[in-house]
Amino acid sequence: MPKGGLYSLDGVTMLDERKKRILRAVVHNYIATALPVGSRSIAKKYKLGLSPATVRNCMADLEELGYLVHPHTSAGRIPTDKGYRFYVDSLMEREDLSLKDKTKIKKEYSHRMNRIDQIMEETSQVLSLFSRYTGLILAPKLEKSIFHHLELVSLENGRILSILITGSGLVKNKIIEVEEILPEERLEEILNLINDRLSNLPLKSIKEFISDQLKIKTYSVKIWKLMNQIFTWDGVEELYL
DNA sequence: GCAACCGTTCGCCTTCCGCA
DNA sequence: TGCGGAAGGCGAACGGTTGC
Repeated sequence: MPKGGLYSLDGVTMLDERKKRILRAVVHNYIATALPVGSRSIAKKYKLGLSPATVRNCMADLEELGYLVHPHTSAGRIPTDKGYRFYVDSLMEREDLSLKDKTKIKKEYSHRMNRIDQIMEETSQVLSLFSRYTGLILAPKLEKSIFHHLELVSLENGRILSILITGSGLVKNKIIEVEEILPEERLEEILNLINDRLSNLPLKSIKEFISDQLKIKTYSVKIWKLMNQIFTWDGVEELYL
């Protein structure tokens, strides 16, 4: 056995079987109780065939590796994000869905869903239904998406409705206040330019692209401001319950 | 509200045991 | 015989409970 029961593969520390068993027990117990997990309770409850002292030593190693942390000196350990990730990727026992459950899921998705937010909401409900816990789905950050298409609709009082569609089908609507009402043909011109030139670019880089490629050309500062507004978001991630 | 007590858990040190 | 892992003992730290 390697020293300390640790293996290193391409810079990623691998855990030996004993540490995996202890980490699994800690995560399992913490999920069940939401309280820091002590070595004594692990040794007693999970019948690992180890003394609390040995469990302590392994837990100390797991803490050093960043899988566990303890809130204060005398408290038990709780899993870190890294610990949870390892548990989900490598330790969690997966169960195959029954034919009945598979049929149920297919039924849930059988009705037509055109929008990605509908799919997100539906997935959250299915997750909640099968896990019997609250289902949470976190949509990908908009800035990481690819720009696909933009529509602009003139509204009253100098406002414009922008409808942005990403490569994954996510639709973002936004109402923009403009200082000066733009004629329809001007709006059309801007729209064509954006869809022709910026399609398939990452949204994150579009602002820089607008700044670099368009600002220096013949378009006015007003147009630049409009484009800047269209491609500026609050950065808040969408959470579906 | 505060002090005393108890239970739990920790780290550190030492001892024991198996193996090469 | 030396080394490494497992286990036990001890004191310290902390949270919870109880009594004043």
